[in-house]
Amino acid sequence: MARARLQDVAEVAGVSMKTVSNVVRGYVHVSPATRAKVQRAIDDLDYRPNESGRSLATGRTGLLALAFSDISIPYYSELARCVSTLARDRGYRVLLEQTDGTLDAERAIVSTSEAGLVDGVLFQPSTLGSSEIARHRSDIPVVLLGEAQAPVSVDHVMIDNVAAAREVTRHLASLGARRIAFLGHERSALSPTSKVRLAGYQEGLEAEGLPLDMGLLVASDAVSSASADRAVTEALEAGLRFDGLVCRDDLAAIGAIHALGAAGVRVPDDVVVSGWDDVAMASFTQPGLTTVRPDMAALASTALGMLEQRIAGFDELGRHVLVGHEVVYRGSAPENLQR
Amino acid sequence: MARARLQDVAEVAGVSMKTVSNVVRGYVHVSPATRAKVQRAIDDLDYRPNESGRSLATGRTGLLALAFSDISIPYYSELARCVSTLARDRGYRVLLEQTDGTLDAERAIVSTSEAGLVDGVLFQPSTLGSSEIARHRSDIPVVLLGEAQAPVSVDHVMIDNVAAAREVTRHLASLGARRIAFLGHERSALSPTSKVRLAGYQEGLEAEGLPLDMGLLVASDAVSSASADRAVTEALEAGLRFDGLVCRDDLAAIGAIHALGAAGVRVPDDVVVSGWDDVAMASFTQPGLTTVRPDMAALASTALGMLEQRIAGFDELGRHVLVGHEVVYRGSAPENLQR
DNA sequence: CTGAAAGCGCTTACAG
DNA sequence: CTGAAAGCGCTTACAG
Repeated sequence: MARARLQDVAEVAGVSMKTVSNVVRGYVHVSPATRAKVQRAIDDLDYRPNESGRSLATGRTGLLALAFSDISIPYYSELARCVSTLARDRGYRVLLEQTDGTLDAERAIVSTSEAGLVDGVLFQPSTLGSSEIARHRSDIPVVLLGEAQAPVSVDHVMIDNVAAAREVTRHLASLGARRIAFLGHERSALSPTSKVRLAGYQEGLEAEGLPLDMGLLVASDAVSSASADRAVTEALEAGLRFDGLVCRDDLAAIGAIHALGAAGVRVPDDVVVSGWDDVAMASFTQPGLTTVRPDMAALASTALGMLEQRIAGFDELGRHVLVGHEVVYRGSAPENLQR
Repeated sequence: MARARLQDVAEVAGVSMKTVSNVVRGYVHVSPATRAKVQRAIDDLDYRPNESGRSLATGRTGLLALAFSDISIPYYSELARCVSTLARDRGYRVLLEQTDGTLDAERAIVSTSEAGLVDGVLFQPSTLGSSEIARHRSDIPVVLLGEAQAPVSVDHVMIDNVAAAREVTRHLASLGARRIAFLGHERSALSPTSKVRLAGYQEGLEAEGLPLDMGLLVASDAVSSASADRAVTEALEAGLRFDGLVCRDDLAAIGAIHALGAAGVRVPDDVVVSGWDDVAMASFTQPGLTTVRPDMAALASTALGMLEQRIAGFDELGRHVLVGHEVVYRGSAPENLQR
């Protein structure tokens, strides 16, 4: 049996399509008798409105794209959970777009080759520069997430990365660390995320009167615990010594703790370690991870709110919003430490 | 400036809409001269085909729903990464649907109130029973993933959970464990996943001549390391003693290792532990996790292949496919252990 | 190889 | 409160 259309319902109920449409969309000014009659026809025919027809008529799809490098990275999967839940509350569904952090895929996000698929885009770029983002198709609303430099024309939500990095760096220093390394940035072509966190790390060192030693910067091949593990192991084997370690993200910190343990270096006794993101696993390392926790709920809801305004037609300059963060203290760099 | 339509391009290029459509869709039989003329107009007008119009005309959206309880659970985020990547290769994009494992949300997945949004659904139920799934709207193709009992009418891909659970249980026994506990099933209303894995656990005990002791079944409040941690801690405090622990999933195992460590119980010396899923973090626990690794690539590609066939019109009985798995040995229950 | 026209299934002014 | 009709932007037989 072919799928019933709005028109079929109208015929069976003996009313116009407009009336059926009103009932389907829950429009209030329909007489109870008519409504009942229509509802009956809907049930009899097992009618479901066709979204494509509706989208074409309204110009809306109720879909939002959520774009970032890799959903299997815990920060992104936790973000996706948060965004998806909040989006649903606002009547939207979420389309997943993975870029793998490649330039081509990131370009495709901001210069989509088709229209009418999503109403708006939430995008956390990994590599795409501000100027290219600025040239994005202006006809589809975009809100940027994360550390990338954002063009003035585009909305942007992030936490104060420099401040947070300064904070954790100074905290490690306050625990007595004097040779504080940084772990997890790219070997070449620094991501915006690494840039701002390194900047805060440097400021933290300065504030504590510690010298910046480029030899203490330990790069990693990928955003993964395995790469970080390898990087730390190699650094230790090459003779690098440090008593503090600021990690670009929790995955790096998890890899680092593993590598340090394998090398017989004790955390926090020999090295204090901080992470970034406070992913679920940060409570389950041995010891637990001191880490920067972004206010993800605020981040997601702020971004969604701005995106909704853009979809509704708001067309002013980009708004650049900072949401909060806090440092969560666990065993890897306790709030107070007796050495 | 209003968005250009196919018709605008046709007018500018001085050809019919049909010809423009042919060019846009890459149809081969268009003369080079015409193609160039049309392409020029497309570029000049910055034309992008509208997906809603296309969907309405073709009856396809190129969208697949991926539905499961919670994207922040590592197994699901790794699955989403895999499915999303493979789907893209096949020309599909992925819509994320989280059910939180609730009955209502799971019902909504199989009895969608709208049509024409997605071409097909990949669905891993947490609680929905086979009979309700069988009554699903037959007009939208569904392929089931995971352990839920599937109706004969519906395609289904899973690994052999009973065999895998038997295998790890026997492995723990082979290492000398005699009181092998099970961790991570629901306190009430067992999920299908827990059921099959418990069944295999029981078979493994039998095969090893070990008694089934209901007291060794440690339930957890949620699929999370934190709940598992709590459950194990409480069990230990209540005096439960065991020398082997089969965990329903890696999250439970991660929580268990944490709890055992906190209680001064050594893994693997005092207790050998196995997990399930081989999530990325399984290599980074201390010690590393011996765990069941499903062949996720095979799972995803098999499911997508079957879904594509259904979308193309295949309408026979459901196919029920087992994909492979292997046990990955790490420190928590090494391949060979000298006690 | 290309054109003119119908149709996909909705919504929404415009009338009444 | 309800109807008749146009229109959203495509694709696709059907002709030529």
